[in-house]
Amino acid sequence: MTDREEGAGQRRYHHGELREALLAAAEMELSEKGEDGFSLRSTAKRAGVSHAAPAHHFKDVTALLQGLAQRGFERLTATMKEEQAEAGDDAEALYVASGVGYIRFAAENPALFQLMFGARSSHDKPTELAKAGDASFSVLVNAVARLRGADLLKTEEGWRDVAAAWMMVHGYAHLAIGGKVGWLTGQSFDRQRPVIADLVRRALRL
Amino acid sequence: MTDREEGAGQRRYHHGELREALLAAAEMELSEKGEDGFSLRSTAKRAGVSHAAPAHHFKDVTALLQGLAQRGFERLTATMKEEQAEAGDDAEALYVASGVGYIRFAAENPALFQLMFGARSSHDKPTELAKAGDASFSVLVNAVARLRGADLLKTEEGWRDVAAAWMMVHGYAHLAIGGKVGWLTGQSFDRQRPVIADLVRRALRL
DNA sequence: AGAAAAATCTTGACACTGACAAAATAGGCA
DNA sequence: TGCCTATTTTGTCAGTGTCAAGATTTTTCT
Repeated sequence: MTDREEGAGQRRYHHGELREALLAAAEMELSEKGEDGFSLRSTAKRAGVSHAAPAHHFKDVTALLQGLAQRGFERLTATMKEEQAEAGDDAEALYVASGVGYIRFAAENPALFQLMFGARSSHDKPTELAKAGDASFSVLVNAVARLRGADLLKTEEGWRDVAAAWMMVHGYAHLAIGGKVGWLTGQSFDRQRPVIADLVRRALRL
Repeated sequence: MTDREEGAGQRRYHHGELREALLAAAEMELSEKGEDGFSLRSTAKRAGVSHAAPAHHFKDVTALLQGLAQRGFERLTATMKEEQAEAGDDAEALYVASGVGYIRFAAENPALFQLMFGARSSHDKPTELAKAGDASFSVLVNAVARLRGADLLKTEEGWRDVAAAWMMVHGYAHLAIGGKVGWLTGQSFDRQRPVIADLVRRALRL
């Protein structure tokens, strides 16, 4: 079966990578039409299959969107680490970079970000989605821990620090997506960076 | 025509306050079934009219939800002012109370809050909705202005202060609704108050 | 008052959606 | 080879939002 697995991607869809293709198509549909206006059928059509094909890979449209949200968290984690990598070794710079990455991801993937924190993804069991979300959270926690001590999450104060940091970046991200802070987000992202740095520092009173 | 306007609420087939009745029914539908699962037809049924009746009062389902969001902002404003009224005269206490009110409203009306900041309500023209949103924003701005000076919004620093405050409370509210901070929101709201106060103060480095 | 006009509500239709069942197709394995 | 299972298609169903047309009530005009 290791045959032409690199062929010119023709229509041999029967045994293919439909699951991946569906997720890719779904993300395009999502960013083009938003969460309202998203349609399972038109996602299937974009992937080149019939309207009932997705059922064998995702039991629901909700399951498909949760799969998308999971990948979103994975990419959010990657974006935060990417910013960290360009920030050097200073603990405070690493912390700021985490927040900048969080916000940059949201700005670059607004519809996906809204999906990740929307009603369809909320308070669920220990799914893959929850794990991916925890992984993103950990990036922030670790950055704060480098500033405040490794046993950060042992104390109420520590939880409060992490919560403050998360809430600040999340508030920025969500309000920016909603167009509520146009005086800020009208600028290019690089011009927002110093402002974000200031705001993120406030969360820990730095 | 001032006849039996107080009758036992029977089916007199024009019924005069359909717009209000639809908004009330829509809010119940929203909080019971969430934004997904919300249906114009079942809202109409709950209000006791046919499926096409709402069209004369709201051109769209979007228009209906925007009307609901507008009322949400009005009540958000009221909740913030309510908390302020119980906070006395101290400027810092007033500021904290604004944030507490913001978060309490979100906790008490999660689905409505998500609607107010969701995609359907975003970046629109100078509608009634936008005005109601600005009014809520002004409560926060005024509270910050009492701490930082009346010409707050003349300076970049001032905008940054307001943004920081808004982002912090908004982040709290949104993450709490999403069930992401269960260690906090598992408590009764009165037990959250001191934590909220701390977090809100951080935004202004108080 | 009575008739004309406007506003409101109902019925009916249309295209679209998500989900399900049954048939068709392809691949893996004996 | 031939069965078996996984995958995909076709067909169907109830439910949705919106539009058009008809029915009914309220308002306005003379």
